[in-house]
Amino acid sequence: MSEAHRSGCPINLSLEVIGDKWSLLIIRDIMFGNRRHFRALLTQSEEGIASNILADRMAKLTQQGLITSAPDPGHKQRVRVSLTEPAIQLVPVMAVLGAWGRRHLPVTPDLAIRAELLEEGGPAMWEAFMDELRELHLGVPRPAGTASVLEGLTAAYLARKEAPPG
Amino acid sequence: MSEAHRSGCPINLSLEVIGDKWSLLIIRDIMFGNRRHFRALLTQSEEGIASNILADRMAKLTQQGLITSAPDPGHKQRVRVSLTEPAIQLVPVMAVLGAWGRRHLPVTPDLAIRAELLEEGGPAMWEAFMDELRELHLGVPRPAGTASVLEGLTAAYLARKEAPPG
DNA sequence: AAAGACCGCTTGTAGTCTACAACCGGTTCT
DNA sequence: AGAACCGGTTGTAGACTACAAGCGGTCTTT
Repeated sequence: MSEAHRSGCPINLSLEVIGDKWSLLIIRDIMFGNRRHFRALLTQSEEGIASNILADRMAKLTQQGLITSAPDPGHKQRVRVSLTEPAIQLVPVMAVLGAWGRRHLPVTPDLAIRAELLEEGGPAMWEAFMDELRELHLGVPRPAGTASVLEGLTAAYLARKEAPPG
Repeated sequence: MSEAHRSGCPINLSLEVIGDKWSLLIIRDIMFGNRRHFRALLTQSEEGIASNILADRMAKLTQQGLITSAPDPGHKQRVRVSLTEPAIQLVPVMAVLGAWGRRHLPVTPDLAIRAELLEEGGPAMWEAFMDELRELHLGVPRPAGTASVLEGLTAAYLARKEAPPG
């Protein structure tokens, strides 16, 4: 079940965890889209992931300690997935990778707005976002009086989707 | 030959380019190890890439505009590969991904030193490193009087490999 | 209480990608 | 002249991916 690592290089080990075409997209949807169960991830995915791939990746991400699952109170068969602290710390990776893609690849404007805001916001915004994710996924209350980064990102996305900037 | 993109999301597009287990390692070896031709990448790879995979990835990276090839003057059959500007701008991705791996995965100390120094150095060091890469790969002279980041990283790696810190 | 939608998956099938080893003609080094 | 090196290619087997269909059970709607 467990294979030996190809090397102890940090970049290689990171790629062994998230070096495929789907894992990071699943984390992205949980993180930015607040999709918290299987069906939401399956049907609301921009890219259209297949159910067996999603099941496989969720199992691997669970085994690698990036997500956890718990029964959803009030809905017996629904399972609620949460990000773990290591997954939450992928926020800077998302920000930097999104910034790179936005600069060099044919992104669509509405989907790029989140990357744009995250890049502009810099590490301070990333930290605030991570605190918010810790509240949503780990139950750790965040400092009072701070605005919601997630709501800001989502509002900007919806606004641009409705009325693209001139 | 060219397929449609799954979506215009920056993260998805980035994954379509470097979302596999080998592409980023090849760029890493060119970038940090200064491997400039096929055989060097093949035989000096920490992870042991297969020749057909390396050939395939180099073709794809070339087609995606991340590397270029030119005949090596003075060695008729040797081909010299260079990073392009988009690939050089992957330095922050390498830094952030390496930092994440170092924090959460079982890295080996000697291979982790580069990630450690890059994280400590922050964006200022990344920019200096990128200038250095522009000199090595694009022929753009870098500001005089600046120390070589690459030499610093390599020296630190070799030092730790010889005599691990107590 | 019955009907239908929704829940997290699993199965089957076909196609693509990956890994490993052997090998190629030509070039360079000793 | 012989050996090592150059950038790859070929063959084969196995793993992974994509797509569609379907499973028993649960919840919502009527």
